Amino acid sequence: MLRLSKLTDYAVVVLARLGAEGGVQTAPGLAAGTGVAEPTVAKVLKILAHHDLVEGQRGARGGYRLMRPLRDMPLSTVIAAIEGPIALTACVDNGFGSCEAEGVCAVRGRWDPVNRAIRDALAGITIADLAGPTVHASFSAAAE
Amino acid sequence: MLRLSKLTDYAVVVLARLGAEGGVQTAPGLAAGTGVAEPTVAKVLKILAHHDLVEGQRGARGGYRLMRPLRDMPLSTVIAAIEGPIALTACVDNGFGSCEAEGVCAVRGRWDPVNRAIRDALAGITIADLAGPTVHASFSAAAE
DNA sequence: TTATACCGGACCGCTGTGGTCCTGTTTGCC
DNA sequence: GGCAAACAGGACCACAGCGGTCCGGTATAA
Ligand code: FES
Ligand code: FES
Repeated sequence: MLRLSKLTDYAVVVLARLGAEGGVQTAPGLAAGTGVAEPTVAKVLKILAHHDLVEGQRGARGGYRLMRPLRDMPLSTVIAAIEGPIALTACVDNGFGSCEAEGVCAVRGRWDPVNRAIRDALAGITIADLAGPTVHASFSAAAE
Repeated sequence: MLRLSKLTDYAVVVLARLGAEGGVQTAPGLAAGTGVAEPTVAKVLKILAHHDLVEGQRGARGGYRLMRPLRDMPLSTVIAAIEGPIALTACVDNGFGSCEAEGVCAVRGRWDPVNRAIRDALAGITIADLAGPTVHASFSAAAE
């Protein structure tokens, strides 16, 4: 089905919400705002923080803050953050020795253009595009 | 990782081989030619036959035959055959009621352009492209 | 000092996938 | 007419990955 993980979907939702609200938002707050279970939201945020898409501020009155406006955040980045590198095949881009049939394999390495095509398609769409006109707040609008 | 199933990979390999050899090939023969385990090849072929990409001929001297030249077989078709419809999100294209958060969800239905982009990218590449110059035989070359 | 909220990880049930196998059924050939 | 080859259509199981939850630790503001 070529489906990407639910976590990624949640990530987009959370990011969209974060962008719409602006400023610093707490995980429980975002959970309430998006309707996603709170532990899950926390997990997503943690992952995103790891990849410098959001920044966590600890302590009371803490929360998460976007590190980039949503329009500068291509979808591919988010996917890569949560799902890992974008590569369609098991016999990955330049990884040799992964498949035992690579000697006789006719399509050895030929997946690269496909990967590239997908990656480009994903890089051309920002979270702002996904969030759509819902983003009426804060610095995203100010930047416009 | 946005990875597609190994079966799909095998399908492409088998199809490439089938196109390279031309005519009717048996599953064991293709297994030997590709280096993929024979039961797996059989499984793949059966699925492909179900979707009218190849045609199975039963009985002794039977085998499988391509129903279309590889250059008329976009990658999206093969993927769709093996993995099912191409849709990235859990909250699928027009499927409502699947997600409990769809009321508050900010990106409700916004994945469609992404899906479309992916689908287009995948439709623009044929198996012949993946098989590359290896396709030197039969009617694929004759069509050229 | 205390409450809040992030941080880092461990943990488990479930689904889907990869892979094998077995029982028909069809068809060509001896 | 009988036999072997090869497809058809399942059932079947082991495994990995994912979704989702929870807990102990730490930083920080009131
Ligand atoms: S299938 Fe593994 S190298 Fe081609
Ligand atoms: S996450 Fe399910 S409707 Fe948006």
